[in-house]
Amino acid sequence: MPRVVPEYKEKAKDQIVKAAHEVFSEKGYHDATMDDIAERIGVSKAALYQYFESKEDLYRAILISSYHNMTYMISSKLTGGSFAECCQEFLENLIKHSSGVGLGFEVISEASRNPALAKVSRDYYRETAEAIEECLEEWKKRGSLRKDFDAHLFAKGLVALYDGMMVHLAIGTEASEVRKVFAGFIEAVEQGILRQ
Amino acid sequence: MPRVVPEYKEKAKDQIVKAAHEVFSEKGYHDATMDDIAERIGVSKAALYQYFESKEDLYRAILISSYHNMTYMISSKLTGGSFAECCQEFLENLIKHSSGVGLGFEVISEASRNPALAKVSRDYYRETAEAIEECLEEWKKRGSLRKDFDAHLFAKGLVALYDGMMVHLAIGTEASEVRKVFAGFIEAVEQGILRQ
Amino acid sequence: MPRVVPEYKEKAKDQIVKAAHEVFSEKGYHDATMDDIAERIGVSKAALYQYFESKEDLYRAILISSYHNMTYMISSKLTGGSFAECCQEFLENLIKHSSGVGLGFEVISEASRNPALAKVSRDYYRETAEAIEECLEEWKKRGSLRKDFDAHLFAKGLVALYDGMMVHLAIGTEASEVRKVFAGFIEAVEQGILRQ
Amino acid sequence: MPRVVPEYKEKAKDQIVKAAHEVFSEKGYHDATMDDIAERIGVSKAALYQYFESKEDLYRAILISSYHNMTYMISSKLTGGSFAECCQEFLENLIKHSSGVGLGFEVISEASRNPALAKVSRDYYRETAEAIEECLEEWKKRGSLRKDFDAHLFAKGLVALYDGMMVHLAIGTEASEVRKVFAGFIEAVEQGILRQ
DNA sequence: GATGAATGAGTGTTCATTCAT
DNA sequence: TATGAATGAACACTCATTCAT
Repeated sequence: MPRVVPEYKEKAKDQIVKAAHEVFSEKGYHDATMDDIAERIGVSKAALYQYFESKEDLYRAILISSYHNMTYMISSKLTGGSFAECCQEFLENLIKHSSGVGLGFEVISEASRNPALAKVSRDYYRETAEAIEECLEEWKKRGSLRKDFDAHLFAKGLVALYDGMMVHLAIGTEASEVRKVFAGFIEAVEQGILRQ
Repeated sequence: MPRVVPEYKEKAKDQIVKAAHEVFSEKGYHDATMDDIAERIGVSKAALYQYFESKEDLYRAILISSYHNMTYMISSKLTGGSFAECCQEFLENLIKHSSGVGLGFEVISEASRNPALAKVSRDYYRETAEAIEECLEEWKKRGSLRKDFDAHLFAKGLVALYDGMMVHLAIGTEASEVRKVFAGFIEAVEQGILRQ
Repeated sequence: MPRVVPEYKEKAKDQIVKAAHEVFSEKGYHDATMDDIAERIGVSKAALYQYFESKEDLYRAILISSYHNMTYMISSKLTGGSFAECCQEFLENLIKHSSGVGLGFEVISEASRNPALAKVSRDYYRETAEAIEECLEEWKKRGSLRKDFDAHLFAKGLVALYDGMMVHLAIGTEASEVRKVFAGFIEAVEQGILRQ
Repeated sequence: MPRVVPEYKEKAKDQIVKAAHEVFSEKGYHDATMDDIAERIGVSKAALYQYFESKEDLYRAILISSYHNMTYMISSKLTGGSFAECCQEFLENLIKHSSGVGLGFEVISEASRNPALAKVSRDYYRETAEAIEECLEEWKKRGSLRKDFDAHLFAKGLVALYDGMMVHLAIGTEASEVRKVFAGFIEAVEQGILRQ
């Protein structure tokens, strides 16, 4: 492919983003060096600066790409199945992509000090919650869920629950254990836990 | 206070840990310098090294102290009140200490690459979940909660939910919003969300 | 010279080694800083690290280069002339290069605590002594030296004597005085000092 | 012993000098810390400063003490026996005290950059050479050595030869090997090496 | 477009020395 | 006299970034 076409530039950028994602995941933002990333693609450090202005810029690109992937994954997966099945299927997706959790929490940590980053994250969370909310409403309509709980708040809570599961994965809890905990919790939620 | 008494050394260490906690929270581990920490207490950087072997050592001390504080807080707060009240009260405590969330997620991120750190975190999570589990069993016994759900798994799920709330706080979601989401979710859990 | 050719890298290394040799000689290993060395060539400290991994690495390179130079000098100078002339000529060479003696004895000192360094030094001494031994054998053959003394041991002793002369130079004894002492001693050796 | 008497101060100084000599010998001047020395005597670092103004001051004290010991040793040992015996006996003394050679050459190295230190060393060397010279004259008088060689120059050369032997010891040459080399060289000197 | 070389700014850590007790 | 605590001044080493080729 001729190097001059813009398509080439995009391909190159993607390749860098992919390598950078790996390296940042493995070492963390600060311990990963531009040299590490360049080396992974077999290219010189200076080459990276032809596509990204700075290390931070590259980092941002990774976030955006990650969020895109996530959003795509979510929207494509929240389809048929019961509430519990759907929840569990979504968890499986998280587990499958759990190699990048470290990076994710690093972003959260950074976001707590960086308002711009925090906003990006909030937007992503909102989108995700909205997608879930729609599903919930759908189920309500279909009659498989009660109508008298707040789907909006519940969707946000569900997102939080997933985040908590990611924390468990990040600190090395076995996937099987995570699955069990999640299933148990969801079951309780379905049943209600209060004595009736 | 005379500098010779051993008490002094402890006080000094505590003071450093406190200052370091602040600085690390504000800037993150990597961007916080030993100079920053020293400056905050008005001592020289070298003084820090009389109490801690390295930056990392100091960081570890902060974690341990944080976990101690948390554990103490948990055990002292899980007392009277209904399930929902208790949950909400606990959330209030998290919100009150939410200035340190960034630091917390940095640790999670680090733990995903550092098995030793991961173990420490898992141990802390287990302890927390156990404390909650005991409370749940207590409520079961008292009759305010159903007996047919798995308190062990549910406790762990609850911990995860709290982590998720912390994520929301970390990315700048308003405390009031977090309260609402949490309350809404817990209410749904109490009622059960399935159509019955 | 274009910076891309490999030759450039060699030249650059040589230049650094030369500058480092000077600086280490003037200030001693510990008091010489990487900044001192960099400044002498007019480059940044960081540039040095593109060619040498550490201060110690650079130091080793100097040693090797020094030993090479010495060995070359020795082998090329031990040619014609009588025994005494040859010895004296060799001394002249040492005097000519005596600006680096301080560095030399620093190495000896270090070698007394560092077995690896000691081995390197011993190897160098052995080579030197062997070169001298060959010369002695040559003179024996030619008939200008007696055949009944141990050329092997004598060569090693001669090396030691030269080291002793270096000590004199190091502590500031005038070169002229060193020459006289050496000449006097060699003369005595030639004659034998025992009453016969 | 009451601490106020000056004698106590002397004892304390001696103890420090001894410990410092050991530590400097083991680690070298720069790598030995005041803490190391203090720890060896079981005393606080600050205590050292009550007896010596600085690390350098302490170092100087060691030198002086070493030179005293050496001078004492020399003068007491150059007694009876033939020339060769005497030379060999002196060598034995050097070997016996060879643990401190590293320190010795460090001083030589330092002296090459420090005129004051160089002068101290030269004075010591002169004294030593003079002591040897006297012995040589004595032997001349007694008739065991020829009268027609320059005892003054020869004495200085002999000192240099001993220094060379120390170098061998410093770089880890076996004592037995050093003895052989020395003996071989001295024998050659006695006989003269020129064909006659 | 790509790279090897160069750098400036920074940072953790050490240590001789001082000082209050 | 002795010491634990404190510090200032260094210094080796790193790395994101720039630039000449």
